[in-house]
Amino acid sequence: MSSFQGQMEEYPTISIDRFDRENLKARAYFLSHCHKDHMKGLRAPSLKRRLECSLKVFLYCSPVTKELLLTSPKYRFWEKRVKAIEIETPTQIALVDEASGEKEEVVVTLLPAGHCPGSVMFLFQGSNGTVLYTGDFRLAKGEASRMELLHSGGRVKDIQSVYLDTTFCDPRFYQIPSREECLKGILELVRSWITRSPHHVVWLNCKAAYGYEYLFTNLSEELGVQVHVDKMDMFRNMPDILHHLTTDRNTQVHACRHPKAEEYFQWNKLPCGITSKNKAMLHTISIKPSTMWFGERTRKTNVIARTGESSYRACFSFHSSYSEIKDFLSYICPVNAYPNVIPIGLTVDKVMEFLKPLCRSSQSAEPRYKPLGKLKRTRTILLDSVLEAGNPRTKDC
DNA sequence: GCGATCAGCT
DNA sequence: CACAGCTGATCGC
Repeated sequence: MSSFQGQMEEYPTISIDRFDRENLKARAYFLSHCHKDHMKGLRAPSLKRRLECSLKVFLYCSPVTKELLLTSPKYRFWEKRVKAIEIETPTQIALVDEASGEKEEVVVTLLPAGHCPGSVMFLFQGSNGTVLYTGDFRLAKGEASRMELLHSGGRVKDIQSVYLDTTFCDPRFYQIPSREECLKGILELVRSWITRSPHHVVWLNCKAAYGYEYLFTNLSEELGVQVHVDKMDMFRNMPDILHHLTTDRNTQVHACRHPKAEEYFQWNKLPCGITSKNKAMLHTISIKPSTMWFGERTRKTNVIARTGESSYRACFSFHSSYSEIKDFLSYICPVNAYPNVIPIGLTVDKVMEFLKPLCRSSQSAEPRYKPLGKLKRTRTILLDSVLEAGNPRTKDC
């Protein structure tokens, strides 16, 4: 759960993913993805009033997030005030104070965050330096190094601060099986069940949130079976998702939901209400996607766990693991990193302790003693930083 | 009637 | 296995 309060030190006149309290005064709003815990205040009467009298205030987000947001009637009043920004397209935005006329320009770039459809990170460049707000993200090891717009002149940009998704920033969550491993595990479980007979069906027990779509599309693609869902109008303009979904209950893979779904399932009933096909009872298993993690040295076990006669848990994560966070942040090597989330059982100070060694300042002072094996590399590091004109970044990052 | 908050549940 | 959000109770306007 994000505890980011909406504002960044460097650019306090913009608000991201929070729309209450201090954020009511923002000159521009940003939404990283369409999850409710990042939309606090976004439909409150106070912000609605602000919008009516401040006609130059806009909400910026990705095209997909705009589509998902405006599909909900509760947020449709934003229609004339949302500006979609293309992914990976640096875009200049004027931050104007409507009372004083004071103006500041920033360039924002949206980078894919891999959290849910439309989810992005925001890279801001302006007079107070370059900062990165990650929103919620899941990026595999090495993905930051493959993002062109994080780079300039062949090296990573000089980033002052990163506002980071630290959901799993705890060595306890050292590794989480990759998206591909998890997908393959679920795919083979579903395949092994539904190929037994046309009466064998699977219920994917997913939460009410965006983020499972790539699971549905991959299963559908691989198995040639559309996934039953309750609603799909939000995807009406996203054919790559839409074509893999159906509201026709006559399919072997279901991701429909109902408040009493667990109770239904015990009575061999799917959330959409069906129990049989052509008068023959269905044979049903449930698969609950949930996060599974492993310590640095603990043996990785199966990405599928059987939890009952007909029930399974399957590994699935919307967020980067500790090692993925380390890889990301140490590659960016900012001056500062601030946690957007405090994992349960940890404190702000503890999370900062984990982030500090991955940032720049901690690398500048050479330790008094170094293992002999590292001495040679130190020389090349010093040379690198001399060659990096005007950039005080130290290259152990 | 609506919103904010919290407990409980998943 | 810990994310995200729903439901329902309660309180205040």
